[in-house]
Amino acid sequence: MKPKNHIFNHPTLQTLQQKCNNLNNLKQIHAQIVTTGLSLQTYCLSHLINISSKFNLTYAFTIFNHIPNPSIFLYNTLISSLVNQNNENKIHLAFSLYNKILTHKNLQPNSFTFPSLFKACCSNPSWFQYGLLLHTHVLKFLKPPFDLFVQGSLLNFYAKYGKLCLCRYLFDQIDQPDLATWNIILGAYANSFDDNVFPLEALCLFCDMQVAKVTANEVTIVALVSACSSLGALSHGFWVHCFVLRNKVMVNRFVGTALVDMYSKCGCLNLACQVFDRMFERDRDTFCYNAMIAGFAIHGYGNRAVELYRKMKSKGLVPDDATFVVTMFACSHAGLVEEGLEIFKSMKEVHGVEPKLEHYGCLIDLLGRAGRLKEAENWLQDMPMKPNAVIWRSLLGAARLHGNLDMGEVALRKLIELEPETSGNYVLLSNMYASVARWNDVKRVRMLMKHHGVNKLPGFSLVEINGAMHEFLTGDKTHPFSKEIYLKITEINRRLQEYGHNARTSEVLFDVEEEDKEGVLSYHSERLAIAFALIASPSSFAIRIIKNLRVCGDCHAFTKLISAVYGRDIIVRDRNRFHHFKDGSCSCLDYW
DNA sequence: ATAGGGTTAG
Repeated sequence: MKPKNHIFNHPTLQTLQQKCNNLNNLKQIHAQIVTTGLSLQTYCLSHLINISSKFNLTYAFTIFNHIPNPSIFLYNTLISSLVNQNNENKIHLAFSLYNKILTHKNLQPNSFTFPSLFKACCSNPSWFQYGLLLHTHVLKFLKPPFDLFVQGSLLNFYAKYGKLCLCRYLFDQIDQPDLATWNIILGAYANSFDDNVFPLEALCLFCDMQVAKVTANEVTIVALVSACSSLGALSHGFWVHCFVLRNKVMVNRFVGTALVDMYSKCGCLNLACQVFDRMFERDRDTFCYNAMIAGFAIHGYGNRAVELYRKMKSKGLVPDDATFVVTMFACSHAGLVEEGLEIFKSMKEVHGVEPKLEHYGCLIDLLGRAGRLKEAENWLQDMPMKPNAVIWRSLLGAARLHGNLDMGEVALRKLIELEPETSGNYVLLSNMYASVARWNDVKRVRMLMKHHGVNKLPGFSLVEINGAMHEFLTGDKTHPFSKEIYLKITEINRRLQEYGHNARTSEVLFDVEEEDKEGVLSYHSERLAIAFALIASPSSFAIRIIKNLRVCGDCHAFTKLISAVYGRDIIVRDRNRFHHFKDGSCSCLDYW
């Protein structure tokens, strides 16, 4: 039998390789490899490139460049270590290596090549186009079924750029998603803040995950907790916290920070503090302190926020952009003007951090709220970048608060320039005129609104939906806190208006084709349509959903369940067919 | 034999 020329079979190399962490060691190993003739072997060099790329990339490249025909393994090794350096130039290099693979006549990218490249595409929007291109290459070079790493990195790529429907479509095609894949899709839904329905879907998906018997880990929990946080769903968040305790999930820095954030945003400062205090000291990093300081800030405890900010610095933690934002936010809402000013000045003088737009925003808000309007205006004029709408709005707010009409008018003019369609801007000024009984001016502002074609949308409040709602959305009948679930009614109103909700006949026309802007359909559109309809017209007899295209996935089970739980008839028109759901069963009628 | 995807704050 032929002896294997395995690097681990070579005693000297083995020992050297294990403790190799500097250039000298590396050179020794390299020399050994050359003298023993092992340098003709891809396997051995791959190891060497892998080791050296971790602390000396130049050396790794030198080795690589001396290899006459590097194998795809070597390319993959180098590409992944370049991507993991997290640096624009390195990513450029990674893509040029990828180009070399493509132009090489004997090489083809494989399933190990794509995951790191998709990861690279997430780091900067300018790489988005490359990601799309890579997707076409996946289809060109790989044979389905694609492996979970490729699919996962693809999902993550689309999720990062907000292509949620597409993401779901791809997810639904994955045969047996593993833990990381579930975590990607959960995280994608949990972090879609522009639509409250998506975090809710994350909770639904978690149930599907449990049905699939995939065991949750810390990453899963973080996604769930942040979903609850953006929903304002305290009881669900608490349930997740209980899940953590019951299932012995680690409260690591990520989980801890997510819990602190969730409890803060859901109005439970007490619990936020408890979680924070019980975390391991080593886990309390800058992120974690930021979340806790933000918690104090939201609840109006300016002094406690500043105190914690000082404590954080005394622990040797380095404040970042967000630290300054949340601490100054706390100061401005608690009237701690001097403290806030001091922190702003210390950014540059003590921490060597150049204030960004949002920091100027905090500063102007701080001074404005305290009535120091002239100073606020001066800062606004002197700031090194162009003030955005947020800053002008905070000046407008301050002007209104302190009755400075002239400044309010200036700010409004700027605001209308920047965002002519936001009704709130007009309303602020109109209210300001109204407060000093300048009714002609009030009229003028209203006319201006009309002129710009702006309508005031109705205000919103939180709606409580009962436990059954939760139950059929999540399939979780054992949920101890299924009494309440919150959704913003604005969103529902907006959609209902868009889709022609008719209060008298209690029908909801929900055009699925319109809903999926990606051109890919997923069944959650229909689930959501039904949920909207129920929330919006709790006493209606029937719900009618109209779909123009076939929907992927099985909605029927879900719809049957709703018809049973709510005792309602649901009629779904699917192109040329009617589905009639009643008492948990479905009958289908062709309608021509 | 060697290379690959997922987690936190405003």
